[in-house]
This record gives sequence, C-alpha cells and structure tokens, in this order.
Amino acid sequence: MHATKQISVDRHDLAILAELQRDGHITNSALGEKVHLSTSQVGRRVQRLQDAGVIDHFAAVLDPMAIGLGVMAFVQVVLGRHGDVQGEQFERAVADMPEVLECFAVTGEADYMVRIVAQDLAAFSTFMMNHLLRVPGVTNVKSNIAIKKIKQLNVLPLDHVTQPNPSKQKIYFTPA
Amino acid sequence: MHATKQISVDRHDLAILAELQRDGHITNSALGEKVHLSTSQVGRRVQRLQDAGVIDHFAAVLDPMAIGLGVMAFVQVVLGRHGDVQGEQFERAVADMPEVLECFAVTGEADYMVRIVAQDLAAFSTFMMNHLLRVPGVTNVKSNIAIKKIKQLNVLPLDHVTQPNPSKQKIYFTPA
DNA sequence: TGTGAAAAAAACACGTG
DNA sequence: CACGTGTTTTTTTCACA
Repeated sequence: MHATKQISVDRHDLAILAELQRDGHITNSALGEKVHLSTSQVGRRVQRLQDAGVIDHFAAVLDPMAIGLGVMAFVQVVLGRHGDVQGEQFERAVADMPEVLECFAVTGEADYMVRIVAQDLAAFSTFMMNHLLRVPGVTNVKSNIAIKKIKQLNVLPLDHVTQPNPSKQKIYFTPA
Repeated sequence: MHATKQISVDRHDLAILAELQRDGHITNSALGEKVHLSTSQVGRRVQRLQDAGVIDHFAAVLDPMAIGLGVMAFVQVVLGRHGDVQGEQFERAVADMPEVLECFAVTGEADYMVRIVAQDLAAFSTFMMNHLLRVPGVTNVKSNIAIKKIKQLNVLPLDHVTQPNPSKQKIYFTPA
C-alpha cells in the first residue's frame, strides 16, 4: 500500500502537495501552471511522492451532514487497570466499530481518545450505551460533543519544512 | 464551493461513495465493475453527488510522518468567562494557526477541542507556550498527546443509510 | 528534462427503451 | 426520462532526444 523509501522534498514538491491536498483531481498541467513547472515535471514528482509514501492515497471527502451524520464527538476512555489484555481487547473492539472514526492511545488522564460520528444525539447515546460502554474494561468515559465547527482541515501544514533560505534547499526525511 | 440541494441516495450511490473514500483516483469504468454499473452511470452519479455536496471535494491524503509531523495532540481549552468576545477572539486565532488542524466548540468541561500537529514534542511545547496559551482568555488547557494510533479513518460510515429492505429503496436527505 | 506519440479516460451528444 | 452506446476531447503514460 504505502512504499516507504527515503526521499528529498523541495519547495516545488511542497507547492504540489499543498495544492493536491485541496484538490486531488487537478490535472498535471493545471497544477504545473500553479507551481510554475512543466506537466511532465509535475507528473513525475507526484508519482515519486506517491511511491515514497508521502502521498498515502487519494480520496473523496464527504460532507457528514449530507449523509445524515449530524453528531461528532470526542470521547475520552479510561480503562480499568487489569493488565494489557484489556487494552488489546478495547483496541480490537473499536477497530470494528464504523462509528469510531479515530482512536488514539494518549497521554494524560485518559487512556484513549476516540472520535465518533453518529446520526443524531439519540443514535450517539444508543451507541455509547450498547457498544462502547459494554466493551470489557471500560471504566470511565468523558464525552465532548461538537456543537460548532470552528475549523476542520484534512490539510496538513507544510510550513515547517519551508526554509527562510529560498532557492535550491532540500529537506530529507527518513520515514521509518 | 459546495452546492447543497436535495438528493436521493440509493444503495448504488453508497457503494460508489464507499469506494471513492478509499480511492479517489479510481476510474469510472473500474468503479463500475465493482458496483455493477455502467461507466456512464457511474460518471453521472459521481457528478450528481458532487453537485449535491455529498462529495465535498477530492484530496490527496498525506502521511504526517513522511512530512516530518511526528506529534499529534488533542487539546481541551477552557476560556475565562468574560463574554462572547473572547470566544470570537479565540476562534479567529486558531483559524490562523496551521498547526491547528481542527477546532470544535464542544459540550462538557472544556469549551473547545483542538487537534494539533507538530514536528516533535519540543515543537508542540513551543507552539503551546508561544501561541495557544497566549491567546487572550485561554484559562486552562488539557493536552492529550497521541502515543499510538489504533485507528484512523477519513472514511465516514455509510451503514446507517443502508436498509434491511434491499431492493429499490431510496433515502432522502435535506442538507441545510 | 522537455517533447511528441500512443493509450486511456472523461466529457459530450445521440439514439433507444 | 433514464440508460447505454459511440464519438470527441482531454489527460495520462511512455519512449525518445
């Protein structure tokens, strides 16, 4: 799926990545005009970025509202301390729940941060009662339900790579 | 940007959406084979879904690690209670911070849930000190730093739309 | 690395049920 | 009026200079 090899990313690549995050269906020639590169250059670079795993994949971004998902919530989960078995059990459980978009083991008071989507508050409540809270080991949960979206970017920042030194600077990463 | 009109979504559309969430660069004919539809059908449906705003846009999904973003954190922010001015001020501030991928006003103990990415812990710490904590009104923050990714889907679930009744069922949404 | 040819895919218009 | 078919245009891919 994602081939990870060492790669050098210059400012042209960054410009390409920035644009491709906003519009994954832009043609190579149109992209070339934006970043002042030839069509073939763009084509080769995009291919390289994909092969290197910098671009994981392309995807359609859906509007949750439009498919009837009106509720999004962040749920902090605390597990009882009874060994690692519960951790694995919990992780396997959430992996199978389509309502769970994301799950991270985190530092802080909670063990896991889980992002959940549901049709409405009733559906969310039902899901919590019948599924998440029933996973063995789940001791305590705190739900933060989104009531207003201030900002939502699927777009990763690329500024930190950009250098004050403008010209032929290249930055090297060694992913894994 | 997104034209929102009423639309009927049947099970074929759902199959298309599911696939397009996984691979936004699949061709209409390849998609047609998967969902047992003709190429022209797929083309028309995808166009319709875009026009209706169900598909917001297409995008390249990058690997955070590959571009040097090793830290992701969920930060709960509590604002001091001094009127709505602070809320607006905070919301405008985070909107301009590229490290902030997401920000939601939420229910619960915190006022906002903010998702942040950074190069490493040092960069995250610096960002918190020099930027987020300096936004006027920010009284208290709780950071949960991701230490292990259990699951991360940009893919919204579509099951809730699917009906036990299989055949020509159509589901109607009225977005906004 | 750019250029041009070949292949593929998307967009479009048409005829048919 | 929705659907498939065929045509045209665009875009990608590939070989070569």
